[in-house]
Amino acid sequence: MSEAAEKQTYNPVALEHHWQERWAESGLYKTDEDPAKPKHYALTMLPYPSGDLHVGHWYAMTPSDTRARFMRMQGYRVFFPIGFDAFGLPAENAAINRGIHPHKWTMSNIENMRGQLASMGAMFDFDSEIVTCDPEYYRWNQWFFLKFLEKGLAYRKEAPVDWCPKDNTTLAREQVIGPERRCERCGTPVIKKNLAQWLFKITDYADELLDFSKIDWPERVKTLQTNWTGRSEGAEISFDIEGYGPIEVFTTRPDTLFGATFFVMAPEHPAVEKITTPDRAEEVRAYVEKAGRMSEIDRTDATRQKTGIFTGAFAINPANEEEIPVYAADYVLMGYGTGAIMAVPGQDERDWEFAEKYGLPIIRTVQPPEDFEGKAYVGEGRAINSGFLDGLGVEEAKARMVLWLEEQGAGRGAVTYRLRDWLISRQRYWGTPIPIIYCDSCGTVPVPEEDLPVLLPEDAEFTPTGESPLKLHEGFRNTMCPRCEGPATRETDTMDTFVDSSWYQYRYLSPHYDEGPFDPERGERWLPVDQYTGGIEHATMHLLYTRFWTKVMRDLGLVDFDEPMVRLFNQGIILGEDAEKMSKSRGNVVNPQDFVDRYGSDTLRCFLMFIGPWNQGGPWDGRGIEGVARFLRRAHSLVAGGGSSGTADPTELDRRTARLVKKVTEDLRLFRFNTALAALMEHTNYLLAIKGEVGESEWVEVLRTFVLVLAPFAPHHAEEMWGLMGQPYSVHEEAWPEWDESLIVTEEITLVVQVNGKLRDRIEAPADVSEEVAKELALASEKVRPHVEGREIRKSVYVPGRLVNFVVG
RNA sequence: GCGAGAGUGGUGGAAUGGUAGACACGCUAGAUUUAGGAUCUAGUGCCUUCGGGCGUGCGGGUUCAAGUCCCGCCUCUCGCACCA
Repeated sequence: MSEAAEKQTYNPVALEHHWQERWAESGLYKTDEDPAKPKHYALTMLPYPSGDLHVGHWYAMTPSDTRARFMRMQGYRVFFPIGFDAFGLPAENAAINRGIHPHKWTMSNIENMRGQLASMGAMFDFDSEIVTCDPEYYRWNQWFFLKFLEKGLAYRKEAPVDWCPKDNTTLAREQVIGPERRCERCGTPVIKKNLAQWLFKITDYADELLDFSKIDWPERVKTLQTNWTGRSEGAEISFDIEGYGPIEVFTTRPDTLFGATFFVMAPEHPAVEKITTPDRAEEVRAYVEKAGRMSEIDRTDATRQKTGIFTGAFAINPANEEEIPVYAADYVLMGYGTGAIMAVPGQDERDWEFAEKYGLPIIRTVQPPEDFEGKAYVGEGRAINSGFLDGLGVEEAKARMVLWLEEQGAGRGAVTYRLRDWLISRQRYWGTPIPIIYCDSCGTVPVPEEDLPVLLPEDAEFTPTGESPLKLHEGFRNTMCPRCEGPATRETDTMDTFVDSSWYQYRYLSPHYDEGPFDPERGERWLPVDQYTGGIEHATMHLLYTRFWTKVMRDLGLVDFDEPMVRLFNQGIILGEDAEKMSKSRGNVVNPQDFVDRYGSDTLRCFLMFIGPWNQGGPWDGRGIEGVARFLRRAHSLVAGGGSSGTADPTELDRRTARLVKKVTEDLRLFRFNTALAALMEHTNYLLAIKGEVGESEWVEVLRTFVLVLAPFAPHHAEEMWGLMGQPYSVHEEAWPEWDESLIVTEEITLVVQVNGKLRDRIEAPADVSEEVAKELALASEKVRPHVEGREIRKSVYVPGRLVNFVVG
C-alpha cells in the first residue's frame, strides 16, 4: 500500500463506528458466564445522569475498561456493568428552574448519555443496566428499609439537623463542607433546624467499620474512614450535681480525674436550666440564648476565645469529693460524648485556656518534664496529686481509675465515636418514598412488604415550600392504616440518594429480579466486587455506607462475606487546561465529544491514560493529545505493507517483544497505564524503524503480539489492525500473550564504570562476565584511566550485569 | 493546630539504593510541500575554555553509590479541625 493510499484509508472515527456496530451485532460484550473461568467483577462508580458525559467520566471509565479488558484476555470471565444514579437534587432543581418534570429530565439525560457511553467503545454489559429512579429498583430500597426497621437499625428521632435554607432540605454531616459549614451542593451556609427524621444506625457497626483487614484499599481511604469514625476510648464518669442528681461526662483521660477542678456543660445541654441557681438564672439564660444564636461557623472556630458562664451549681468530683463549679460554655459540644465534660486544666489545653480566663484552679496530675510551665501538659509522665494513682504511668493510671470507678459505681470504661447515625430523611420530592404510615391509633406502621413499592406519584408539586413536596399531595399522603384500616397518613420524606448507591452493585446482577434485591444464584457466581474504581471524594460517604450496608446484608443472611469490594483504586481528577477544577463559570470545561469527533475514542482514552499516573489526575493538555493521535496512526500504519528482506536482528526483535509483553502485563496489573503506553509507543517506533527488514511470517507474529497488548488500550484500533492482518474476529476474545523470560536477557550488556561513584565510562561486555574480567575491562578504558592512574584503588564494587565502581584515594 | 500526600528539564511525566530525565508535548534545524498544515529525519537539562563541570525544593547524615533511605527545615495540595 502506498503512503497516499494509507492516508486515505486511515480514518479513526469511521473505523470506530464500524467496529462498535459489529461489536453490538455480535454481542461481543455480553457477560461471559463460563463457570470454568475465574470470576472478575469490575465495577466503576455509577454516574449521575447530569445530561452529558464529561471528560471526568471518561477519565474514570476508560482506564477501568482497559483494566477489565485486560482481565478478560487474561482468562477471567468479567462482569463490567454500568447504570445511572438517577435520584437526587439536580433533577429537582432543573424542574424548579426550568419547569421540566424531574422524571422527564432524568430519563432524557439518560437516553443521551447511553449514546455517549456507547461511543466510548467500552465493554460495558448494557443488559445489566440499572436506573435507580425506576420503581423496579427503589422498591428494594424500601424493602431494605423495612428490614433495617425490623432489626432495629432504622429509627425516627427529633433532632437538630443541618438544613440548607436554599435547597430546602436536610443534609447529612458528610454533605456539609468545610469550616464554614456550607451546603455541598449550592455552597449556602447551613443552619440548624429541628425535625423528626429517620436514621440508620451505622454507629452499631462503628467498630467493625474500623477493621480493614479483609480489604485491599488505599491507605488514604482507610485513614479517612478511621478518622471519620473517630473512635475514642476512655470512661464515662458520673458527677453528682448538688441539689439535682448525677450527670455523666465522657473523658479519654480518666487518669486525670483528681485534677478536674471544674465542670462544663454544653449550653444546649437539657440539664443546664435545671441546675442553674435562681440568682444566676437570668444571666445563664441570656448566655444560652446567645450561644444558640451564634452561627455554627463561629461556634466551631477553634481559634476563638472561649466563653462561658457559671451556673451557680457545684458538682462533686467522685475521686476526692471536692466541690467544683459547673459552667455552661460553648466550647463543649452537645453532639459529642455526653455534652458535658470534666475540665482538667492541668492536662488539657482547652480547659487550661478556660481556667486562665475565669481564674479557676489548676492542678497538675501528671508530672511534666523540668522547665515545663505555663500551659497544659498532655504528654506521658508519672501521676501526681492523684491519691492512689500517684507514681503510675498514664496508661496504667487510666486502667486503675476505670477499675476504681466501676467498683464505686461512679463510672465505667466507655468508647465514643465521632461517627453519627446516618440521617436518611430528605424533605424532597425526587427520591425513594420512605415506606412508613402514621396512624392515630396504631402509631408508626411499616408498609407491608407485599404493598411495595410505594410509588412516587408523578403529579406532585415539587416546588420547594420548606415542606416535603409529598406532604402537599393529598392522594399520596392520605392512606389507610394497614393494621386497623382506619385513616392514616404516609411518611412524606424521601430517602437520601446514598441509599441507592449503597447496594447497587448487587442489583446489577439481576436488575429485573423480583423475589429479592438480587438473585442469590447470580450472587453466588459473581460476588463480591473484585475491583472497584472511583474518586477519593467518596471516601467517607458512599464508601463507608456501602460497607455498612453489606455488613447489614450479611447479618440479614443475604450475603456470606463482610466487605462489598475487595480491592479499590482511586483515580485522580482531571482538571481544566488552566489546572483549575473544570467548571462552566471558569469556561475551562473540556467536552470529550469534540475530541471523539476529531480523533476518535481510542485517542481520547489513550491520552487520558498517558498523561500521568491514574491516581494523580492532572490538567488537560489540548496539544498533548496530538502525540497520542500520532501514536495510534503510526501503530495502524504497521499493518500496511510489511517487508520481507529478513535483515533485522531476530534476537533483538524477540527480546523487545518479550520485554513489551512483560512491561505491559505488569503495568496493567498495577494500573500503571501511562508507562504501559510509553512502552507501546517505544515499541511502535522500533517496529516502524525495522519494518521492511523482517521476514513475512515473523513480522506477522511480532505484529500479532503487539496488537494483542494494544487491545485493552485502543480496542477499536486493535480490532481494525487484527482484521487487516487477516486474523479471525475478534481480537478481544484472544488470550493475553505470555512472554519468555529467557528471551529478555541479553548476551551483551552495557557495564557502567564509576570512579568514586561518578560515571566515567560505559563498556560493552558479555552478560556473564566475571568480576575479575569486568574490572580489567573497566581499568583498560581510556576514560577511566586518568581518574585512577597514580592513585591507590582502596576498594572496588562490582554489581553483576550493572556496574563497576572504583574507590580511589 | 493535627493527619496524609507531593516537590525531578520550557511542560506532562520516567527511573528494583546502581547510566537521572524513558515516553510524549513544545522548541530548533533539515527533507517534502506553491504556501500553510500534515508527515519524515536529526537535535534538545544547565554551564563550558569542549578537557570537563554542575544538576531531582533547602541543610545535614548513612552508603563504594542517594531523586530513592534517615534527621531537620521550606513550599504546595488534600482531608479533619474546641471530638473532651
